[in-house]
This record gives sequence, C-alpha cells and structure tokens, in this order.
Amino acid sequence: MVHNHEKLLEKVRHDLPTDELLSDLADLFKLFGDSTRVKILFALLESEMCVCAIAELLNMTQSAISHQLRTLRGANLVGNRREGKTVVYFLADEHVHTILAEGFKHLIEERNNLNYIEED
Amino acid sequence: MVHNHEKLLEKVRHDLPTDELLSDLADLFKLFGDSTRVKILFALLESEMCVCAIAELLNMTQSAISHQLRTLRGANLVGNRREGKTVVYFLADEHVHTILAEGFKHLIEERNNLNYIEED
DNA sequence: TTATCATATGAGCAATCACTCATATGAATG
DNA sequence: CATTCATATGAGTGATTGCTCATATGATAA
Repeated sequence: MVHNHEKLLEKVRHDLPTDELLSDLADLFKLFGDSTRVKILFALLESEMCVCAIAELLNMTQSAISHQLRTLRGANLVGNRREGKTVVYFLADEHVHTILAEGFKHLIEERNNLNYIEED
Repeated sequence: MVHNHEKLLEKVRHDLPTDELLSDLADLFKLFGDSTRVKILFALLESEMCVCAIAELLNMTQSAISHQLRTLRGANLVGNRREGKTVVYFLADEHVHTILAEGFKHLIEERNNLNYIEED
C-alpha cells in the first residue's frame, strides 16, 4: 500500500480538522442516524410534545421513547420541562432543522436522478 | 401512557413525512455517523485521492478503508475511477459539503455556548 | 507467462446499540 | 397518607457494524 503521496498528504493533513473535532462531528450525525430519533426530531419540529404523545405517534413503547429522548437531551438537541405529571419535550437547537433539511435535499435529488435515469 | 392528544397527533401525523422517507433519511445520516467515514469525506473534500493515500492519511489498514469506501459508494456519496493500478475516489455529491458544514456549525456554536457559560 | 502492486471482498469477532422488561421516581388526586 | 398517572432508568438481549485476517481480482511490468 505504498506509493508516493507525500506532497498531497502534506497539503490535506494541513487543512484537515483535528481528529477530536471529526469524531465529535461523527457522534453528532450518529444521533440523526436512527429512524426512531429522526422521527422524534421531525415530530418536535412540528410541535413540542409530551413523552406519551410521541410514543403514541410513533406507535412505540414509552420506555423506548424515553431512552431515546435521554440520548437526544444528552446532546442538547432537545430540552424538556415539567407540566404537572407530564414532561414536555421540545427542540433545543436551531440547527436540527437545517441539518435535517440538508439531508432531505440529498434524498429528494437522488430520487429525481433515479427517475431521470429510469425515464431514459 | 394514555392521556388525550388526538387533536395534536392528527395535525402532526398529517405533516410528518412517510416512515420510508424518514428511514432513508436516518440511513443517510448513519453514513456520516462514523468517524472513519467522516474523515474520508473530509479528506475527499480537499482532494480526490487513491485508496492507499487515504489509508496512509488516516493511519489505517487498506482493507478497512476499502470497506468504508464501498459503503460510501453504495450510497452514491463517492465515486471512483481506475488509473492504471490505482483507483481514485472522489466526492460524487454536492450535498456532502453542506451536510458536513451544517453539522460543523452546530458543534462550533455549542462550543461557543460552553465557553460563554464557563466565562460567567 | 509470471511476478508484483493496488485494491476488493468474504468470514469471523468484538464492541456498540436499540429495544424489552421490571422497577423506581415524582407529581397530582382522593 | 395511599393510589394513580406519567416518566425515567438499570439490566439484559438480539441485531448491527467496523475492524482484522486471509485471500481474490485486476492491471502493469519483466
């Protein structure tokens, strides 16, 4: 696996963010990389909701949702507040919307490309 | 886990994308959710590169890199072309840049917030 | 052809993770 | 107070996944 890249590698290494930053970035995207969490985030994009509403919406266990909300909260993507017996969750980060939107654009465009190919 | 959300759920359900689309979206972000793949994408953002150059850059096995490139190629995020004995990989999608950039913005802002709190 | 270099790939393994189940916590209500 | 409702959480499990190792493929050079 050795042929000469020194010049290229030197340049790329210089411009590359640190390992730590790139790992944090991967950890961030990992949160968006699960369909349950994506669904929760999309739901909260529409409206803040209590845990049991999300569970009912996604047709999943309260426990499962609660675990995922904990994960999302740990990354400061969602926040919550108590309202009597229920706990209301909401998006705590403006970037959630733009990140999801960018991913969405990619999907849509890819689908258009596929249609285009199929139509040929 | 049952108190009344019918009105809210009806509205949210109506605006929510299909399960299939949301799953595809999660699958897309899953690709960005691994530090090796993020590093590869960032590297290719700087310059197209052959497999062994990426392996050397990331200080990883040729096999490991090759496996990840296969994954990325399967999702049409990167493309490749043969040049004699080597195979050159490059970004095949303009959205890679914007998606990574949005994630980056989130991290930077979060770090600024932390600094702000620490400075109080 | 044979040898060599660059890459691809299949099997196997260890680590991660999303869920379930049982249970704990915490606030309202009687 | 005890009970009930909404949520949180710890342990355990099956499935996924990123890597290693060995080997296959594919192109060039001798």
